[in-house]
This record gives sequence, structure tokens and C-alpha cells, in this order.
Amino acid sequence: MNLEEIIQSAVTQSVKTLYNADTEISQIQIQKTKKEFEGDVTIVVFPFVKMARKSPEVVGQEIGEFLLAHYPVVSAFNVIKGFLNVSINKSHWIETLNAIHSDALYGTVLPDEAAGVMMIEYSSPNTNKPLHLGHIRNNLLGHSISEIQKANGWNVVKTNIVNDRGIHICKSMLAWKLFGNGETPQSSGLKGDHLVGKYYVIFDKAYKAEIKELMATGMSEEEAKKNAPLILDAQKMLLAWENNDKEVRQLWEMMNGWVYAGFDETYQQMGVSFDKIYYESETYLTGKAEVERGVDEQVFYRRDDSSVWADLTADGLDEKLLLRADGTSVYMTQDIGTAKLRYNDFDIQKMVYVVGNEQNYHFQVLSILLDKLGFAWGKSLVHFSYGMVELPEGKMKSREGTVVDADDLMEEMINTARETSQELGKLDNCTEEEKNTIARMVGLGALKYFILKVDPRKNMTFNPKESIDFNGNTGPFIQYTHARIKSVLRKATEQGVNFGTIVDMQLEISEKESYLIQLLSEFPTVVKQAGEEFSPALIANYEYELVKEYNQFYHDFSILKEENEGLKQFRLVLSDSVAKVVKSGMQLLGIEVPERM
RNA sequence: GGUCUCGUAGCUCAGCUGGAUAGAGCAACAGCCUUCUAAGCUGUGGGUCGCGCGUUCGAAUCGCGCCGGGAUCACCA
Repeated sequence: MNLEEIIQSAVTQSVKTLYNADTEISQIQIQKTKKEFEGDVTIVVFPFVKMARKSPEVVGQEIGEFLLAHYPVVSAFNVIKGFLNVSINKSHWIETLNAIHSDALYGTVLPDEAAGVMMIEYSSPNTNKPLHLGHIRNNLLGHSISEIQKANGWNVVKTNIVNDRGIHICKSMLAWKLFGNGETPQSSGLKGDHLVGKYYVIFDKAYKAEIKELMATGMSEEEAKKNAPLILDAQKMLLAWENNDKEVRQLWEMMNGWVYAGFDETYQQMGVSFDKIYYESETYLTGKAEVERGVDEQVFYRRDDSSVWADLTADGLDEKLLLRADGTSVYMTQDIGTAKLRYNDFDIQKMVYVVGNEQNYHFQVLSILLDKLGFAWGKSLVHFSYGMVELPEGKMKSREGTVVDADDLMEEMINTARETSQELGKLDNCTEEEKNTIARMVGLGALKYFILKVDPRKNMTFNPKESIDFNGNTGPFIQYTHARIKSVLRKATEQGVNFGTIVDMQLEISEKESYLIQLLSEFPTVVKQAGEEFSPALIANYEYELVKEYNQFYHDFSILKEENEGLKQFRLVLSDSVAKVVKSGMQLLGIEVPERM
């Protein structure tokens, strides 16, 4: 029984004995005592006032006395207004710390035989341009959520669907063919995805110029857009691709190859990975076949022009196109095909799509369609819908060149971390290699924490002019605390100090110390909640609070210089436990923590 | 226009399954390194929780209505 359960049953018993009334669990509200009051946990007494027919103060007093008399974990209490503040026996906290310290996997649940597969799709890039800040949020959330669900006992399969076909990639291909002069990543030194992105931009410029020219001859904008030679050529190329034209396919494979090499580098730097990657070029045909099956089974219908539709009016939605009249597939078709392949490949119990909130409607529809097609998890698929990353001026726009490039940003962060370390002279005794490793950890830690600490559902603002902080509520602050603790533990080892289980349950520990244990004891609940709510932000904010408290403790108390041997060992165990929870919490965020910094 | 979503300090964000005087960080100002890492600690100032009504012993939190921002309602992905 954990503390909350103990208190719950204690309160139930008190109310029964004192007022002869039954209480439901939901009526017993237990919260952490606010800092300005004495005590560890607070019981809200208002719900019992009616049963007792006495004032809140009296009820609080009576329950408090009962608890104190009958439950040894309770060491004191006070009542303020309708709040019963209860102090918990120090020995309970020491026992709790011992339990935490001896549990190597503290806070995480290993998947057992019965645990199902949770497939998590994230990243899902197009192959026509490099990754940007929006993708960073997606990737970090996807990776973190995967780690969190693993910690909650799921067998997680991380997946990625690469949108490698379609008109967008043909645009880059065409521009490269026309204007590229055979440029390659090798010849130019450009990262493959950036090189392809460059030609996507070149296409767009040339295309716009053509539109302008056509409009000068009196054509309307709409017509010009449809009739510009470049777009017509791109469409021709797409058709050739679909018809397996050898030359087009070769060019496509070459340029996509460049992009994948580039993406791999970015993913590696970001620290994200996938267990299974799908490509739309390999799934869209399956999608078409599934849609045809839907027609056969009469869950979809075909119109006179031979386009295929799903009628979702019964579900309160519209009719949705699934195949065009010319038989080509749309976005939805591909997602159905991908789902089918995944269904065949894995025994999926829960499917999670990490995709921006602009696609809420799409996933609402997809869920219904998959359900109609008989996928067990269709109805319960999770669209982990996250908000956009915006600039102070609003949305990032590639046309206006305000897109924040993922590679650039990461590099910038790492450089800043390196400079900061240098200024502070922190790593003077380290090798170049160690310095680089730490700069990378810290720079990326700052970026990742900055993004993950905010509620994923909300839009967030990134100001490129203000660099991401390294002080305060930041990743480096948390990493720094870990490094600090590790430093103390190293010194303890050097001095031959051993610390393990605390045997003296009567140690005089401070409020700050017992509060730290209380915080540590919340970690498993936070991990569970983060899993249920799909929120890395809960972990991030928890980590911050823990570390903030620890730093106060660190400032106010001596550890190695403490003369009382029992206390010294207690503080080492406490510090070690904080470091452990900091590390595993950060690991759930995909952030590494250094031994020194 | 329909649907969804957000609005908390100058800025970035917590708190939202109703509970005490609404919290952090940044920025500003004032302190703390002969002591385990000062990327730290302490203090000061800073709020009509968008507005109004309702439910309640109690509302930033729940409901309704406004106002303001965003998303979406494609034979785009």
C-alpha cells in the first residue's frame, strides 16, 4: 500500500467511526500540503462536513486526532479552515527512500507476455525538402512518447511512413534535370536532403516566373497555374513514374537516396530511430486494393464517373473521396494501404499517429474507415495531435524563407553549448572528444527540453532571435544537477564512503529532505499519467520541480562534510536516488545526462 | 458560416478530473563563491487568470453566451 492508499483507508475508517457514515474514494481528496503550511499531505474535509454536521474546523480536528491516535504513519496534524494538514512520520519517508534506492527500474513497468503491441508512427517526412522545426517537435514527441509507453509496459514498435512519391518529388527531379548540371551531394558538398530541397525551391521560382509570363499575355492566374510548361512537365513525369518509366525511376531512386542519407544524419543527430519504415511508393497500391475490397463489401461506393467514395453522413461527417475518377489514389488511400501492411506485419493492439493538429479531421475519418474495413484497432486509433510551432510573426513559411532548419538549429545549439562550457571553464580537464560529447548532450538537451516541456496539444512560439536558454527551467539546468550529484558521488567513492540501505529509521531528517523523498515517490505516478495522457510535458515539469528542490537542498546542506555518519549516508542515498530518477525521466524525454559538465 | 481548439505576469510557459493568499523561468533590480560544480542559491517589484452570466460552501479549473487568435471543412498531402 502506498501512502495515498494508507491515508485513504485511514480517513474512511475515521469517518465511519466518528460519524458512522460511509465515504466513497472519490470524496476523499488528498493533495500535497502547500509549502506555506506545516505538514506533508492535506485532506480536504469539506465533503465530510455534512455527515458530521459540525464546522469544517471541528471535523478536521476530530479526524486529525483519530488519525494521530490510530495510525503510526501520522506524526502530527494541524487544521486551517477546512484543510487537515498531516505530517508523516520520518521513518516512513526513510523506508520509502530505501525502496526507491533498491529498485533499479524504479518508475517503469516491463512489458510482460500479455502486453500488446503499440505501434507509434511519427516523423513522416516528404522527400522534397529537409526537416524543419515543425518536424523536430514531431520527432521529439514521437520518440518521447515511445519511451514513455515502453516504460508503461507496452511493446512499442516505432514506425515512419515516408512520403516518397507524388508531384512534389517530381518537381525537384524536374528542376534538377533542367538546371542541375549533374550536381550531386558529393560534387557540391551539400547534404542530400538540402540539395534536393534546393531544387524544389528552384522549381517553385521558375514556375512562378512562367505563371507571371503567361499572365502578362492575358491569361488568368488560375489558368496560368494549370498551363505553365513546368507544371505540365512535372505531371508528365509523375505519370511516367507511375508507368515505371526506367529513366524517371532511376532519377527518382537516385535523388530519394540522397534525401534518405540526409535524413539519416538528421535522425541520428536528433537521437531518434525507427523499428520499421514504410514508404508510400510501396503502400499506395495496397491502399487501392483495400478500397476496391471496400467497394466489393459495399462499405464504399462507386459513382458514375467511377470515382470511389465513403459515405460518412451517418457518422456526422461528409462523403469522402478515396479514389479519383482516373483511378489514382489520394492521401487517404495511402494511409489505408499503410495500415493494411502494418496490420499484416504486426499484431497491433493500439495504433498511434503522431501528426499535427491540422489533420484532426483526416484522422477522424481514417478511424471510421479502418473500422469499416475491419481493422480491430481502427476505432480506437490514437491521433496524437500536437500543436504547431510558430514564430513571433506567426506561422513558418517556406516561401518567405522563415523556416527554421532542423540541422542548422541543432548545430547552433551545440555550438552555443560548447562556447558556454568554454567560458565557464567547466571542461578544461576533458579531452576534445569528451568536450564534443558533452556539448552535444547539453545543446540538444536545451532544444529538446524547450520543446517537450510545453503541453503537446498547444501551439508554441519559438523566437529565433532569442537563443534558447541554458539557465532556469531548461534542459541544461537539469543536466547540470545530475552532473553535480555525480560529482559528489564520485568524491564519496574516492573517500571510500559506502552507502546502501539506511538502517537508522530514527534519523533526524529535515523537511526539505522528506519533501524530496515525497517528490521521488511521485515518479511512478507521473510516468503512468504521462502515458495515459500522452504528455512528455508532465515528465519534463516533474523533473524540473525535483531538480529545483534538490538544488536548494544541495545549497543548504552538506553531504560529504556532514559529521553524523548516518545522515551523511542518508544524503548520499537521497542524492543517488535523485540522480537516478533525473536520468530515467530525462531518458523518457530522449535527453541524455552527462556525468560532468 | 459549421466543427474543433487556444486566451494566466512585459516575454515563454505550469496549474485545468473544482479547494487555502494563482506558480515557475526569462527579462529588471539587490545580495551569496577560502566550503561537495555559481549552467547554482536567496530576495524585490510585476496578475480584472480575455469579458459576462450561471452551477457550488468554494471557479483560472465545470456549463452557457460574447470578444479575440489559430486549425479545419480539397478529386493537396
